Amino acid sequence: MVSIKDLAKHLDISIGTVSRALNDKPDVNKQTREKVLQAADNLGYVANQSGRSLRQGTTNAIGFLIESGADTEGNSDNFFMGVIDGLQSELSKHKLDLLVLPCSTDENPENYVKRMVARQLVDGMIISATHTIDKRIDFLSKSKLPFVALGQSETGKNHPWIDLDFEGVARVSIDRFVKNGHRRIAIALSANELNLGSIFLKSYKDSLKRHNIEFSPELVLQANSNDKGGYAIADELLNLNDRPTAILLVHELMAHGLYRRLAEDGLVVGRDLAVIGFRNSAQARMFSPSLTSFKLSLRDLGIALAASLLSTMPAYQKHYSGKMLSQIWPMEIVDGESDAEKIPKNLT
Amino acid sequence: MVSIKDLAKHLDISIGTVSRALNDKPDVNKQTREKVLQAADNLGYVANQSGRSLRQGTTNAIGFLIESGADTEGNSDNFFMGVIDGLQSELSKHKLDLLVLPCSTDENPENYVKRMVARQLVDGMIISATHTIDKRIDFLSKSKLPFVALGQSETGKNHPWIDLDFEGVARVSIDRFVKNGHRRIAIALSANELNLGSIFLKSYKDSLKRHNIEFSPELVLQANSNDKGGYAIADELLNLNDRPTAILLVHELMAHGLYRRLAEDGLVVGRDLAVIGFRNSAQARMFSPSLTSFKLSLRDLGIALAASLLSTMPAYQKHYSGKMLSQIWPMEIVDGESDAEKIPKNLT
DNA sequence: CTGAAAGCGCTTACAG
DNA sequence: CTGAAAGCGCTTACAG
Repeated sequence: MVSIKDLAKHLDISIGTVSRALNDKPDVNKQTREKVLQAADNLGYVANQSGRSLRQGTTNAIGFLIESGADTEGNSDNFFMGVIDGLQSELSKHKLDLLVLPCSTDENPENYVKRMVARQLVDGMIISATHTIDKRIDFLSKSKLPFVALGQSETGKNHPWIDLDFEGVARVSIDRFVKNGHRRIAIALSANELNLGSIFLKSYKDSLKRHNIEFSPELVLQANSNDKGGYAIADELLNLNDRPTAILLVHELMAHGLYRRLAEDGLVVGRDLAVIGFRNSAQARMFSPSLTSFKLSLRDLGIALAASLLSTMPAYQKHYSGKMLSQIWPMEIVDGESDAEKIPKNLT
Repeated sequence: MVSIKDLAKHLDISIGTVSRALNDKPDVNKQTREKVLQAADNLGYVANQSGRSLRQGTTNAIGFLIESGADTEGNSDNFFMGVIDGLQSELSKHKLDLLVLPCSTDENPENYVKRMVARQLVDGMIISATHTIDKRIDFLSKSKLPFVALGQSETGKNHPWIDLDFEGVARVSIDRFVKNGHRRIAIALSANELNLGSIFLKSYKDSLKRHNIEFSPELVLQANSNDKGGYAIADELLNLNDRPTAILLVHELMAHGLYRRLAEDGLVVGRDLAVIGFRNSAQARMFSPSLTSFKLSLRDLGIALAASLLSTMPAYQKHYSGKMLSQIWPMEIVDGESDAEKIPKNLT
């Protein structure tokens, strides 16, 4: 690996001049700069990041913290690829690289964040899967490392965040159900402590109240955000004495198990039970009858996250207005057949 | 951020001793070590990675190169989460962190690799999505950075790699089709230069020959590995004069569009056209009629990739036999309904 | 416009 | 068992 010393020796100038030429500093002779750039290219020189980081205290990299692990398979993962694409497109404008940091399910997320911060391999972080009480946020706030959260949290309200519009999705869905004649509406939540669950539930309750529908705790079902969870939920739902005629899912993948369980009893989604899923993901688009759900641009979301983060970092904030630090990300309903019929037959 | 200097000053000993204590070096007084560990914990000290890297020439991190971008959404992405989980579980045994390095679709993959290598932020790399001719492999071989490829390539045969058993999948599928009475069998390939395509096609051809079936170029269909691609392929297939009765897909997501296009003509998968997909992914499991496909443990694949990489790295190879540098990863067929009927009706 | 030098935070021979 | 010092590869005031 060729170092700045090698390059300087090869050109017979000092490493200081080489460095200045390479980093576009003023006060470098044009011809000298040309020669340096040329030689760097020839010898394949690229500055060692460790040396640079140590000196500057900056890494030119941004970390994106995600949760990996078996649970996630087929779940939130394809969500991230789109977001990553958007993040990169914004970060690359500033020559920042994106490092995706997967926190294994074996590891405590707070410890993982601590380790990643201590390693000092990124200048800023994007965290995801925020919990209602999220120790990572406390830690990051204390550590002074710039960060933005994908997802809201009750913890530390002074940081930038962007969250999908769970409130709006629940509101629009319930309104739609009610408009189609439903009065007994269930909600399926994730069996975890992610903050989005409480927002979703609150909006559900508020919407019911608006329509003068009494809230029934038995209509709040909880399971994993996947096929199995959906199956379990359908099972539970079918065993209720007074069955709901509609259900709102916090995650579209639940629809799979739900469709399947209903089919086992010869029940048809849309006719016998109205269903609205969450995100109109690639997988959601595969359902038949098609699932009513909500779409968003993952790429734009990634761009917004990057912009939000950069606008808090002194070195970059000049490029950003800094006005939109936190925001609710809108989602647009996509009509499907899963809640098509206005007055569904009762489940029999 | 507390440095080793701070810690040493706080304990009133030299930084050398602190470093030795922290790094489990011999010849440190037991009590001294205790005190250092205690103080490090109290002050939240973790060694700065840049300082350590600069001195040691090692980063204690492994990079996993994947391709991000819009194309990938809902495609190969959920494949990676499982692999990442396995990688981490093996790497964490050696206190190595995993950095996922997403190469944006905007960027030339070779340039990206060069940049990541030059940055010197990882001690080894896992690359994926290998092309038949893959310049990244040449570059990595030259750069002396240890790496392992997920996928075979014609380029540089002396590196370790692990590849899914595309050959076996195609062979088993064709044998199965033939056993069920099919003679006119199509194959759907990806419209890219990934090496897996040529392996898949070769195995398809070889299998046909084994059964004395003549190869028809018109039965080799190409499209993107997604819903749309599958739709296009079905469309093309329906327009053939002498339609095939069976089709083998290189990617299971193609099945979605294929199912959809067939349904438009009132045709039923399994009855009117036998279909075998590729991986029995979470998404593949959602098809109805269920898709015959092949399963594998992504986690175990990740573990094997990590082991393969580490066994080439001097610092870690003592833990590995080094016998299984390269391997074909077996996949097991999962019976579905998509190729159930022995003699399908002809497409009408 | 350029060079010499300091110093970022570590680890590791080398003395003692 | 411990300390003092060198040096990894950079960038950046400071002189000239």
